[in-house]
Amino acid sequence: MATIKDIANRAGVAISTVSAVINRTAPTSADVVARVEKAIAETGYAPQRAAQTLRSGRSRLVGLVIPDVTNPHFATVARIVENVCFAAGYMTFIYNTDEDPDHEMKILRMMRTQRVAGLLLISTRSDARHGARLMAEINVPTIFMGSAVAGTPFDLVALDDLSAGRLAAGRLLDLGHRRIFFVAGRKGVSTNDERLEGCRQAFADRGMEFSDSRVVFADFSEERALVEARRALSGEGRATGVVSLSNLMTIGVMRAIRASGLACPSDISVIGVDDFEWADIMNPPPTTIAQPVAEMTRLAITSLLDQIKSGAKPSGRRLRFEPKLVVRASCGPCA
Amino acid sequence: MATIKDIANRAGVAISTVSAVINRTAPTSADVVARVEKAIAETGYAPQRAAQTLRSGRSRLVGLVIPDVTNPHFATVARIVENVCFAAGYMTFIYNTDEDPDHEMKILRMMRTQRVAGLLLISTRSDARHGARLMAEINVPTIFMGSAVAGTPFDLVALDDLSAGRLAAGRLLDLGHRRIFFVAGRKGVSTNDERLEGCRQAFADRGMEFSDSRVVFADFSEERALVEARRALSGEGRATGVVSLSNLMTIGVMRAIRASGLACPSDISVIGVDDFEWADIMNPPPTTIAQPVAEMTRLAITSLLDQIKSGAKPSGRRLRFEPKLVVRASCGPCA
DNA sequence: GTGAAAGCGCTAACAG
DNA sequence: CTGTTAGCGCTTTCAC
Repeated sequence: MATIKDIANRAGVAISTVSAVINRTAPTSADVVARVEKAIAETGYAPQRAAQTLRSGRSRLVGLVIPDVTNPHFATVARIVENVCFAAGYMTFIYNTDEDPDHEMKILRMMRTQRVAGLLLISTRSDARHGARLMAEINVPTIFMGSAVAGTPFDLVALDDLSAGRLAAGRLLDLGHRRIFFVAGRKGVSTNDERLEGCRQAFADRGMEFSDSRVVFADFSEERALVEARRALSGEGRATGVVSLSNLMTIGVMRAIRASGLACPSDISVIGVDDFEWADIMNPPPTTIAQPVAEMTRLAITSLLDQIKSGAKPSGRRLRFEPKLVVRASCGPCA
Repeated sequence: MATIKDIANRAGVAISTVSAVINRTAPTSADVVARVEKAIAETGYAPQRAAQTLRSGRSRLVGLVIPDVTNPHFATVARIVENVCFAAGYMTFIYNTDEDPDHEMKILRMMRTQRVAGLLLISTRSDARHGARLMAEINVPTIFMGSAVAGTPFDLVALDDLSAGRLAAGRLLDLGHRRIFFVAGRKGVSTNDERLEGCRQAFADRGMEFSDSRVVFADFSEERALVEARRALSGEGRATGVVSLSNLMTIGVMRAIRASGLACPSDISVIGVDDFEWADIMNPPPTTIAQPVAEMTRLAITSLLDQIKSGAKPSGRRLRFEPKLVVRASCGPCA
């Protein structure tokens, strides 16, 4: 591979001049620029990032840590982050935690090794102990997406999860459902806890009693949701409505309903937080609580790049976006 | 941030000893190892990759270039590559081309700047001109996935696309369909061309005539497939069966059918290449030609890592995997 | 404007 | 088994 020295020799200029041309970091004569660019084109020279990073102390790398890119919601996030970073001259490392805090820490360690300039983090837990582990590993500008983490100073960009839960449960209540079953994610993740609290509030708003015995935790997993929902859908006094607190779990619930031989919405209604790109070819098209993913992600990544550039301290702001009810066919009045 | 020098001072050893301990590159006494590890733990030291890369000339980075991670098929590929690379001590850069060759070249340029040790590439075109551009930009071990590129020496790991097309079209023919409509991807991509040729062969196998006028090209895009299919589904002599050559286009076709008010499979049958994770809650559950994605991806990435380690020349092998017909509800006998 | 030179943090060769 | 040292390719002063 050609080095900057080769380019300097070829163009008949000093190394520093080549650097100046490449980075537009100092004024250079048109003639010199032309000669340097010619040499670069002829040799196929590409500056070596490792050397730039080492010398300058800036990596032009951003880390995105998400639960699972196989989940369409996070895939969308990944695409937007990639695009915005690309436009800003940053490269992106995208890593999946699978909701495992230990793996999250390993990923953060790799990010640190790479000296990423900033992190966009959908963390696996929200408690202070996890926050402490995070603080021990993170020393760059960071923004949380989706879930908050206690004991950290970083900004949060997230859905108004309380409203989301309230909207979801409220919808079923308003349709006359009383025996409602909740497929939650995991205790100790703010996304889950707040959405669930929103469900409670929907009951309280209407002067009704919320029963914790109707809540199961499925770790945001489709498989676990399927298993839990199958159990809840059998036997006497089964639920007439199900609230699922995230998209994959909604899929699991829908599968469980099919497997149980029940008809949706005539036998049972389902509403899920998180919308689906292909809702109209699902059976039935699900009623959902949608979040403005693109808008949220764009805000998060541009804020992060701003913080990287400005070196500003995180303000600990919590930016919340309004969820929206999308009515489709999976919810009907209680029989 | 602490440096290797800080660790050496703290542990009371030479920096080369610290390096030896970290990389297990030379035998070290248990006592020294303990002291070094203590110092590392106390300072939270993480070696700086940029320096390691610069000095050693090895980046421990792999690039994965795919069309779009928002497509579940490629998201699955991404996860497997990430996992295998992680286990092997490599980090992964994942980038999306959106099927745009110019953007593909920009991505490859970035990969080169990063001095990735190897590339897994689902390229955007298969012609020799594109191959030449690729050869000018790539100077590391590379493996193609899915689509081949002429004029390149790299190995290919792919589906037997000819069989896939043959199976798909054959299925509809065997169900008695004669007016079959083909939603293809893009000419000049081997994935598309070979699947389409397979469709032709299915007709030839049965002594029937294949009509090119029944083929539309939708660039592997859901939107374009929707538009094209709507047109084909209206008017006299409309098709009784549709073959879609990739997953997103199958979605587009299914949407078009719903929008046209037709019933599937009673009015029209649909078969698509590529399977769906959530087929059983789709409406109707689609009959598809499935590929062994996980197996293919694992072979591709392990081969790549092998080539990186061994420095072996690419053999230009073309490893093909057998497609499998998955019968569901979207295909019925011709009325 | 352009050029010379120091040094980022690490690895690897080699001497002890 | 441990310590010294050169230098990877680049950026960044600082003279000129």
